Amino acid sequence: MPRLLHRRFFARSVHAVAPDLIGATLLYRGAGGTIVEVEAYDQTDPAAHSYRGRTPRNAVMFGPPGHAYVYRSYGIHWCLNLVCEPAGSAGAVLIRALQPTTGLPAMRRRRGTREERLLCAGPGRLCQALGITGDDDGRAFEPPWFELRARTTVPEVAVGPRIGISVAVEQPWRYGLKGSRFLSKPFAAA
DNA sequence: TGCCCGATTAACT
DNA sequence: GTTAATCGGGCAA
Repeated sequence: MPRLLHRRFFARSVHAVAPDLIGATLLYRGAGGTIVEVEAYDQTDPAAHSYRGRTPRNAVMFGPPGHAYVYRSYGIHWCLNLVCEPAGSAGAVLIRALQPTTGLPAMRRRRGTREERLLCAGPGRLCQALGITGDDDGRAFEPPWFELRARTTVPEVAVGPRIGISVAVEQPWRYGLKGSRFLSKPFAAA
């Protein structure tokens, strides 16, 4: 069984952690899969929620690394982030897509679809499939709620601009498993 | 207090 | 390709 990722893994720059998460396994209460898409946000980034300083919503981003920052998007969806870097630097990695491997029936039930490709393809879908909500904001990325296991081989990682933002759009801080069919959107061909 | 808009998704045309 | 759904955060007044 691959080792659990621990504090030392999270306590680095989001730009180091984000690509290293591709291929890792994320489980939440017995459901989840392989991480195939993430995006990095650091405090100096105008697209980051932490950019304008600490507020009640983003407070977890300013706390210790290795915790979940969960926020509501468009008043409808939940999005899951992993807080990184030394405490106070307010960086986080948005988990955007998984290749489902575990707990498929529960995920299908929560999503209301049998289509495996779309179960966890996108930050909102992923949280719906796993049952992640605002209650998980601030929760540690470790058992019993979360389980994050290291990858056992180094995958080919694709890089490109982030999705759905209106500032800093040129920064290539989206990372994905090259060729995966479980991405929220394909990466441009190299 | 009021207004605008978003780290999205699904259902349209 | 376009748009509604839906609501809290952030900023102007």
